[in-house]
Amino acid sequence: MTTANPPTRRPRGRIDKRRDLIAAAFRVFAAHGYMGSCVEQIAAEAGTAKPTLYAHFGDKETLFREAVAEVARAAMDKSLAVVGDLDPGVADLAAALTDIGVDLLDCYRAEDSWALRRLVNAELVRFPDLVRTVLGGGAEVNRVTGALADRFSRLVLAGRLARCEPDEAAEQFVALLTGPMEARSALGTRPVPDAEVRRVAASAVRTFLLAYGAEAAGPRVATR
Amino acid sequence: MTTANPPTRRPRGRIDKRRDLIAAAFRVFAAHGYMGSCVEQIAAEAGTAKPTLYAHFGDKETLFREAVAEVARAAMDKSLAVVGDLDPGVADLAAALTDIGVDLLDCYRAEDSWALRRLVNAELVRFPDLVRTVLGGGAEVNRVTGALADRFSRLVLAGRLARCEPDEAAEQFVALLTGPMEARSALGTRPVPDAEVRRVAASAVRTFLLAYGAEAAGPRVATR
DNA sequence: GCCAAGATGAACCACTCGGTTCAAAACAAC
DNA sequence: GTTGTTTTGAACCGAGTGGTTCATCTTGGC
Repeated sequence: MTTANPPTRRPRGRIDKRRDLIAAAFRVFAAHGYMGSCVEQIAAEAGTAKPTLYAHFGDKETLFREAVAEVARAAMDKSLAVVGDLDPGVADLAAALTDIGVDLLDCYRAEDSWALRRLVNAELVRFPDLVRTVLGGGAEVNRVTGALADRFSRLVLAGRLARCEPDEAAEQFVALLTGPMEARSALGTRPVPDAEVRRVAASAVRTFLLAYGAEAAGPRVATR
Repeated sequence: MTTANPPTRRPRGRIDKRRDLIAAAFRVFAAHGYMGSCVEQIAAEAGTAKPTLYAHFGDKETLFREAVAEVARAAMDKSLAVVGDLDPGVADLAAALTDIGVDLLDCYRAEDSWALRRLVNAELVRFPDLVRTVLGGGAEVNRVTGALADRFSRLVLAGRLARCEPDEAAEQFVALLTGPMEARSALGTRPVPDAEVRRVAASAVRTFLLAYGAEAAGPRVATR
C-alpha cells in the first residue's frame, strides 16, 4: 500500500523484491499474527505476485522466520550500540546512566520493537526456537544484559559501583527500565511522552545507584 | 476435565457445560492463538457438540473474551490476596517482603498466567480492549501495583520505608521481581527451580530496601 | 537485438474454518 | 409416562487458505 504503483508503470524485473517482501511480511504478521496473515496479502502489500514470494522463500513459515530474524537483528544492533556508548570513565555517572536508560527505552518502545515482542510472545508455542532468535545468538542470557554487565564490571573495578554481581545488577537495571515502561504504555498501546520516558529512566537510575552506587551502604556480595 | 465424569457414563442434559467450554476454550486458545484455534476442537476438548457451544456463546469471539476474562479474574484475585497478606506492622520487613515477592512470583509464573499474558499480547491488535480486561477494572494503573502502593504508604507512615512516591516504589518493586523472572524463564518456556525464584525475590528485596528502606541515604522525594 | 532469468496474473486444488440446520435423542421435573 | 428443554451428531454452506502450475511478459547483460 505504501510501496506500489507509480502512476506510469510498475517496475518489473529483479529488484530487491526480497527486501520489500520481508518488510511487508513483518508488517502483516505483526498486525494479524502468523495464523491470521495470508501470504496473498503479504505479496500484495509488497507489490509482488504470489509466485514471486514462493520463489524467494519456500513457504509461509520460512518467510515468517526470516522476517522476524531480520527485525530482531536490527533491534539487537541498536540496543547493543546504546550499551556500547556507556563510557566507564565518565564524570557524572548518574547522568550517563540516565542517558543510556533513555536510549535503551527508545529502543524498547520503538514500534517494531513492540511488534516483535508481541509476535514472539504470540507464536512462542508454535515456534519455540524463536526465543533464541530474538535474544540473539544461542546464549542463555540476553545479549543486551550481558553487554551491560560487562560495562558494570569495569565500573566496579573503577570504584564507581559497589562490589556486586554484574549480571544481577544489569538484570535489575534493565528491569527497572522496562518494567515501568511496559506498565505505563499499557503493552505499547498507549503513547508515552518523551518527558515521562526520561522520568522513568531517571527514577530507575536513582534506585539503581542507591542500591549499587559506590556510596551504597556496604558491599552487596552474597552473604551465603 | 477437572469437573466430573462419573465413571459409569457421560452425564447428559444441562450441567455446567459452560464451565467446561470456557476451560477448554482457554486451553486451546492459549495453545494455538485466536486465529489458530477452531471451535470444533474446543467443543471436542470440552466434551460437547458444536451446536451446544454456539448455544451458550454466540460466536467464537464471545467465547474467547469470556475465557480470557475468566482466567484474568482468577489470576488477579490470587495476586491481590498475596498483596493483602503484607502486614505493615511485621517485625522483619525484609523477610516479609521476600515472602510476598516469592508468592507474587508464584502467581506470575503459573502456567495459566503465562498463557494469559501470551494471549493478551498476541491478540492485542485484534482486541485492544483486552488490556483493560486483564489489568482489572477500567483503572489506568495495574490494580496489583495499586494495592501494593497502598501497603507501601502505610510502611512509610510507620517509618519502615523512606519517604517516597508509593506508586513509583510499587512499580519498581514489581519490576524488580518480574523482569528477572521473565528473563530467566525465557518468557515462560524454561522451568525455573523454586530455589532460584526465592533468590530472585531476595535480590529484588535487597535492592529495593537499599533504595527505599528507612535507613536509605536521604529522602527520595522528587527534587524538581 | 537477443536471450536467459526472473516476475506476473489468473486459474486451480484440496482443505479448513465459522456458523447453521435439523431430526433424533437424552435429560429434568412432574 | 408425559412434557418441554437441551444436547447431539452429522451434514451442509460459503468463504478463504497455502501452495502450485503455466503461458506470457519484463528485465538486465551482452
